[in-house]
Amino acid sequence: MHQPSRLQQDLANRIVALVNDDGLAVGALLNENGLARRLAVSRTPVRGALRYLEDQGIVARRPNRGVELVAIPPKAQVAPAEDHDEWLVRIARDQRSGSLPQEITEGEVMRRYGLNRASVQRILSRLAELDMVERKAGYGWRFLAGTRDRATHDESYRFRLLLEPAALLEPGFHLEGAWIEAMRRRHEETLARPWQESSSVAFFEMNADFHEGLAAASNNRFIHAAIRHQNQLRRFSQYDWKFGFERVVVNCREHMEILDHLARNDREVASLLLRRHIERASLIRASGTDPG
Amino acid sequence: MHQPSRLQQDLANRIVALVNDDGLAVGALLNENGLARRLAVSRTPVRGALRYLEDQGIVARRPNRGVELVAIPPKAQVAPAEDHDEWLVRIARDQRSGSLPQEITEGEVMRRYGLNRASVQRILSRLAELDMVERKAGYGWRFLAGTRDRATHDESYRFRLLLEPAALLEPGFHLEGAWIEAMRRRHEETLARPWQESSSVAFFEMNADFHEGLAAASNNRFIHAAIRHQNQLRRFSQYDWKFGFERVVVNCREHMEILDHLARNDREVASLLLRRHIERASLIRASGTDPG
DNA sequence: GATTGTTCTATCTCACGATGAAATACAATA
DNA sequence: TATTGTATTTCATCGTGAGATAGAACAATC
Repeated sequence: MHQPSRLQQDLANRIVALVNDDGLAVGALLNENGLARRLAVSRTPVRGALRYLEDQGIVARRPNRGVELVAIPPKAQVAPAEDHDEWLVRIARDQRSGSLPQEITEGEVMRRYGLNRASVQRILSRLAELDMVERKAGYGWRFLAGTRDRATHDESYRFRLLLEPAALLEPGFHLEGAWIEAMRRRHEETLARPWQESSSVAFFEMNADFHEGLAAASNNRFIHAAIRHQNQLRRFSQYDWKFGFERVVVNCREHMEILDHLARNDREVASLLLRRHIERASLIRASGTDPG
Repeated sequence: MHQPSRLQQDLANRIVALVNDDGLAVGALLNENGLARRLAVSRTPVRGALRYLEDQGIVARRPNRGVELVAIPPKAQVAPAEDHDEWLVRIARDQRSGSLPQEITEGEVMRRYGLNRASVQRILSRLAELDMVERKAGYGWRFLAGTRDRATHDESYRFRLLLEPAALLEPGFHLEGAWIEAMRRRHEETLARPWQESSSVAFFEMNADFHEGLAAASNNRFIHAAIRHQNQLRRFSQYDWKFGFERVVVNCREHMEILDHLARNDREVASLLLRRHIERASLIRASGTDPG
């Protein structure tokens, strides 16, 4: 029983998603060539993914005939094998908590977290893209924590105020009805479920998906990319944020009101509401609770 | 006579700049520790840079006493050793011209351009940040040329329209008088000099510096970063662009009018003019001359 | 004829060691 | 005592080769 590679795990998940999308029933035969074409890879990793699913009892090989679906696969088959993002968050947190020095070498990071050099370089490069760290002149890296978090917060909100409301008014704007519905359900569920500290991350991600989804709907790739970037930045400074439930309620209500107007294609009002929503969020988060 | 390293060349240039800024005269003694502190590196590379300047007859060592300035250093000592950017431009051009296949492996790029793997990975990663290329699932990379260049052009201009005029109205906006003056001079020189095809790149860079300078003056790091990013993108698609001189004249006039208003701190009019300027540029460049 | 099974080649990733350069500590000198 | 000269240590980059995996071609089976 081979350990599946990163790509194979990924493909396994995507195959499960395809099976769901296609509405296949137990007993259906999967086709290696077809899957390979749809997934834009060769047959080899597809076979690896299928072998992995076989180990899990999702499919069964029928020699020379195909691969039969023998169980309805659960939605999130495997945790989407952990990304570098985990490390980004962890390192950013360690730095904020003071357990990492402000200046650091690649080797130190390698030893400290037990990573190989290539991974460390990728991670530090990504942190550099986010302006959380910079290369020192000779060698080593320097955290820019001091300069962030102070003025940055306001600049970020002003930046978003310029883009997000305008996104809804872009000529190419188009939002799928299904997206609106799914998003509304997620908000309702968040409101219905009992609140606990650990919901913070899920709440943050719902929030990020809401704003990113609207930006994506603008069909302007630069607006979309800019908002995605903002979300990444906020992810670092706010994962530790402890939201009070009152704040969650207000936030969801505002989001849902915007969704209502968008469902009726009333983009102008939605844009205004979104502007106010961001302005309010800016004030609340600026009021000092943020532990950043 | 050792060949100076990349860092040492860089430091040599910065030392020359410091000497100029400090207004030091011939005969002044430079101090290794002080330079190392100001340049945020250790003494070792500073010594390398000084040895390099010594070879050029700019300074002379006085054993155990210091390093004496013996000549007024010319402004641009050494061409700032070539960046990866050269390769980005070249590869982007090769791809557009069709001499690169749409899908390509790292190894092919290595062989073709005689680069080592690390460099190729850096270059491809940067192209990926610019959405000019993406990683394929298994291995290899795929150029995204087809999707760019068509709608992208409009989206880019609309994106800039949202940010650049607003940049001038940011609360933290502040523009140095010296910057305005220097920029005005560059524009005057461009208009005065006889125009030739080869001026295209210089004209583009002046243009980019103008827009980026205004974005930087907003003192909003996100606006600044976004515009810098836009400039990088445009650099690839427009380096080959052949500007007619009429267009150059109009462009410079519009820029200078904006500078005039900014010199009087009339930001609102400047913002309006900037909006119109971008709108016009959008139309002209969309009219089909662009060979992208 | 289409699909899976098998084999072979090409490509990437990782680890190791050599090399050159930067950082640091210490000695020498004004 | 401050500054340069010298030696040692630490670090990052580059090249190489082994191992794993993706891609592609061919054979076998229904």
